[in-house]
Amino acid sequence: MGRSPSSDKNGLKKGPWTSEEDHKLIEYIQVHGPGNWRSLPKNAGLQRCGKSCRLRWTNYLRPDIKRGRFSFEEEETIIQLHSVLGNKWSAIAARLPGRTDNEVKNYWNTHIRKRLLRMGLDPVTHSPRLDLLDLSSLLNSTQFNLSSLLGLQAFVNPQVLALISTTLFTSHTENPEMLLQRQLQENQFLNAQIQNQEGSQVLLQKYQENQILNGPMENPTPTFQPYNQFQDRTSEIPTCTTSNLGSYNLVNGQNLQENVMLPLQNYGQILQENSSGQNFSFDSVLSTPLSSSTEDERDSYCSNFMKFEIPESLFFDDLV
DNA sequence: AAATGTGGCAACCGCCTGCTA
DNA sequence: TTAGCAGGCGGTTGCCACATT
Repeated sequence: MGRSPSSDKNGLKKGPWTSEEDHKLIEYIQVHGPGNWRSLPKNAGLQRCGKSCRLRWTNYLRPDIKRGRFSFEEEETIIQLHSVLGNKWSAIAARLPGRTDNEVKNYWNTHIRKRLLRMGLDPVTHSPRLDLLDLSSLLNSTQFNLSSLLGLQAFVNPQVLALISTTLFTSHTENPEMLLQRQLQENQFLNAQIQNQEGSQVLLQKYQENQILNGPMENPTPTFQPYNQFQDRTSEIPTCTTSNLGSYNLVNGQNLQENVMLPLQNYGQILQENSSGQNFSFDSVLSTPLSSSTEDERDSYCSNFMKFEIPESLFFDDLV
């Protein structure tokens, strides 16, 4: 594993660590404790730079490191925290006991990122990849075609549709009140994404079906990049373990349910009140058990994650 | 069985921040 | 105020193991 043994210009060894080097490092730290990494290699009899020693210790040799495959709960925690924190691997790792930032980062890049992409989610924003949809033609049409928008409802999450419609509409008729309304809706949509990052698999599936039926869409252009509004809240999120996942506090003593699910439920209610009156339920989301294990099973579970009812008719005028 | 491709991950690199003199 | 240093962090590299052809 890693790189081939080599030395830098100062004669310090680079590349994979040998068991002998590991032993020296562990022995030294057991006696003197970690820290003062610059002088440590010399004192420990290692031909390594201090930085290399620190990385070896923090990423591999530390006794509290948990090795092995990430559990489903850990994976979900990483996804949730990443949706809030972004690529703050150390902050994410700090909330996963026994995991290092390097390990979390590697796991994200090799497993989770690909999974999100496969589900039609942007791994950076955790939002549905609307570039997969032919929204550019909608935006570029000189005469806004409502029927084409309604045609999309067959496979677009109502939240996405509502957000698109408000974005489109306010580009023509922006006023402070509507702007506020739009920002509120965007916040609610993003909150929903935190809870339902994987939900757009249904969206992607419908898109793929549409591709099969109608042929490939032309000029897929990124049209929507929601801003992650929860940056710099690292200190507000407590350590998350598998046992407290369901109720950890986010802000000011409010729990996840209040912060995420309430806006989400409100948004469902908005849709319900303004659409044809059909129910829009998140019950299935809340009641779905976390019991899958394999990657395919997880995908399957995630597809169920967003199986709430989509209103059969969605009135554009009422939405805005 | 050999060649080639791909995924996983340990380790490195370079930048940034905070501390201290 | 500023320069130097140590440590931390995120991005990237490159080797090994395994899968596929």
